[in-house]
Amino acid sequence: MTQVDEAEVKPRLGRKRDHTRDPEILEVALDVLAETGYDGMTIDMVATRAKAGKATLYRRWPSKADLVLDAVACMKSKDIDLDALPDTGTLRGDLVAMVKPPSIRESERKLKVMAGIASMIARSPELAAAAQSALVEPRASVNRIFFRRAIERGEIPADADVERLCMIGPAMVAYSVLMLGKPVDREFLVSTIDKIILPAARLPTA
Amino acid sequence: MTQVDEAEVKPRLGRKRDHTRDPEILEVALDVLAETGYDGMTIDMVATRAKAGKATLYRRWPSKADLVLDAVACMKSKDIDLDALPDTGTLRGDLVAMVKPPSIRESERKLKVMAGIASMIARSPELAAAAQSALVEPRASVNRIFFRRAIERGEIPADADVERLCMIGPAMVAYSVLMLGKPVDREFLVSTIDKIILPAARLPTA
DNA sequence: CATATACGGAACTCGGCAGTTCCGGATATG
DNA sequence: CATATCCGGAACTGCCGAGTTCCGTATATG
Repeated sequence: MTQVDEAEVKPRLGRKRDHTRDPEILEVALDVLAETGYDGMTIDMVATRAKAGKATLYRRWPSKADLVLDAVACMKSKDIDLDALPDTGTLRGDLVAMVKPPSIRESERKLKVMAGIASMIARSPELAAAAQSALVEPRASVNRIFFRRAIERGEIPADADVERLCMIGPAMVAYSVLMLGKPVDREFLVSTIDKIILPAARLPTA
Repeated sequence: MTQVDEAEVKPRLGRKRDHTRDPEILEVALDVLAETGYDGMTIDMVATRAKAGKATLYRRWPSKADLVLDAVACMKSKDIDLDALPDTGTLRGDLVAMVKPPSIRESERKLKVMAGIASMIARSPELAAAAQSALVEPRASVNRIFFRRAIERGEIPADADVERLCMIGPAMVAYSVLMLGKPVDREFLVSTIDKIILPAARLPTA
């Protein structure tokens, strides 16, 4: 949903000279994108919902494709603060600590956006790159940190295939949501950690 | 869902009345779908490539959506013959035996089709159901058989979470291809089996 | 051979959306 | 208050693709 500060919804007071409203518009674009997909989304929808004029959007972005590209690229790291990662002392603790409702919701939104642009990714390297660095890389980075820590601790073998292990969580979530149409819940995520990720890391399920 | 026309009472003169070219057209539709996605695909493309008239397609399917739905539904089990599954005597053997170039190619085609319709799945339960039973269920069925056999053999614990285990392979492939844009090869698949699936099943890597 | 029938293909309508233009009004500044 | 600036919104253009119609032709059947 449009997560805009309710405080600013009131009649627009001062007109800003710069592009202050850009983030707001991009958020709306992502919402529409998640709901209708790229082709279903129209510039009018975005403009109307953002209470902006269509011309305003075109003053800022040369085309629909550019708007979407920008929106996807700006989705980066809204949900993850790399400096405030949990450090529980165990791999399982770290992984489970990431299973929080806000994180789950943000993940689902990302997946819906991904579904909305899926058909273009194969034909647009730019969009693919944006999606890669905004949607999949941040999550992988976090996991990489956890697994490296675990290796340093001696908790898992030093020759563990970190890249492969990093994929399991996101892959299972994406598959469940996009392919099976089944939204994930805390239980699914925790048992994925316990039944698959930790065994694959050769760690006994805690 | 290619339902045959009403039984004819009238004399059959002229050309064949059966829709003998349907499968051919549906195959072309799938190709175009995989290449361009649902919205990028036009009826003209399909007609031209199938050397058919656009009118012919509309004589057979009432709309583009129906054509695509039918095409996806008919994708069922082109690649897997449930009666000719390998039975190597070990779980690893069975799983690895499925890693064959034709199977990989068919998987990638299915994933491209999936990507092409991904944005509509959330809004079309019919299409979601078709994709489910034609694209994901067949593969899961095969895996289920392998894991059940392994349990019967006593190779893996009887309380193994078969449903979860079945997902790992497809999930990793889908994630790699759709999200990372990295086509999978035999090495990736085999090491996924050895490093993730078998450990998760509490089997030592063979 | 005669003919009913379906087919390929071309031409057409029609609606929707990307992108453009224009204008009245609100705003900030001096 | 004067004015330069930017915005929201509405009207407009042009294109493209879904769906329709029509016709010449191929073909199986009698």
